[in-house]
Amino acid sequence: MDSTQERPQAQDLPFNVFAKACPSRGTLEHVTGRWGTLTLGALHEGSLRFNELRRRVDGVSEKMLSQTLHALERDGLVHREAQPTNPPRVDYELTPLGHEVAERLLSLIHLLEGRMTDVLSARERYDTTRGDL
Amino acid sequence: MDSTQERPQAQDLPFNVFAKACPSRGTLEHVTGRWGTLTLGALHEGSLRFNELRRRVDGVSEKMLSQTLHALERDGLVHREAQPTNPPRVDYELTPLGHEVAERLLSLIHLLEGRMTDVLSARERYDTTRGDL
DNA sequence: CGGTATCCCGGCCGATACTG
DNA sequence: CAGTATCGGCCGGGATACCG
Repeated sequence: MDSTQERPQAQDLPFNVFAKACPSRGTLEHVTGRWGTLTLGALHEGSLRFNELRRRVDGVSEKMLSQTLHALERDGLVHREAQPTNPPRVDYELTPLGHEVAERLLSLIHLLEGRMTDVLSARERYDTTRGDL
Repeated sequence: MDSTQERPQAQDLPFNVFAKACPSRGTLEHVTGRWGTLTLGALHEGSLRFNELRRRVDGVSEKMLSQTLHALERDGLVHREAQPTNPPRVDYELTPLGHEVAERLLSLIHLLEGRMTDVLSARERYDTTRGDL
């Protein structure tokens, strides 16, 4: 409210993602990371097994999927449920917080998918007007 | 379910971010990239000059900010307005599409900032239960 | 099936110096 | 002020092999 406030856009929350040292920035990067976004988006429909997820997120390697899932599980966005059967079966599903995050991510994804023609034509304009410098 | 259906969650849009080759994935990565998210978030309040932006997005280097701005401008999310004065003055502002994107990003950011205590305690639980392996 | 371990390369990214 | 140029380190991330 008063002029001592440094960040007009922030509420009085203790966490500020624009500050380099804030832990929220790390979590934001897990969530918006290359594979984090797609993994959370894929899990929004329901729980999936490791290899189902791998097929769904086209192009992800075992290593990166595993790594991404660990980070998201650690942050409390994904729940891992392993059944000690043989062959093993492990299901991944979103936690309630994970769902809230995924909703916002999907909102962004759908917006972009729906506006890609605009993006593509913007690129073309940019490339042609800059190409002849 | 049946083999003709590849993506249950997608509408019949031509762009599918889950497919490796889809150009929408590239744009998603510009937007959700390490600096893309913060840059768009910072510009949501209003137009900013290069160095204002740099101060606002704590930790970004000149190089990365410049690079990020170019990518976002090319995708039609940011508009660059240069005045040929001396000293030079350049203002960056969001396009209408950029605003729509930034809104969704800020929704995500605010959610995370507000729930970081949950995230932090989830991490602690994860680390302690896994630490004694 | 559901992962982990290891190797290793490209490019992300920061630091520094320079230009208009 | 608003960038570009260049160098170099570090690490994201793919390939492969292996384990329970």
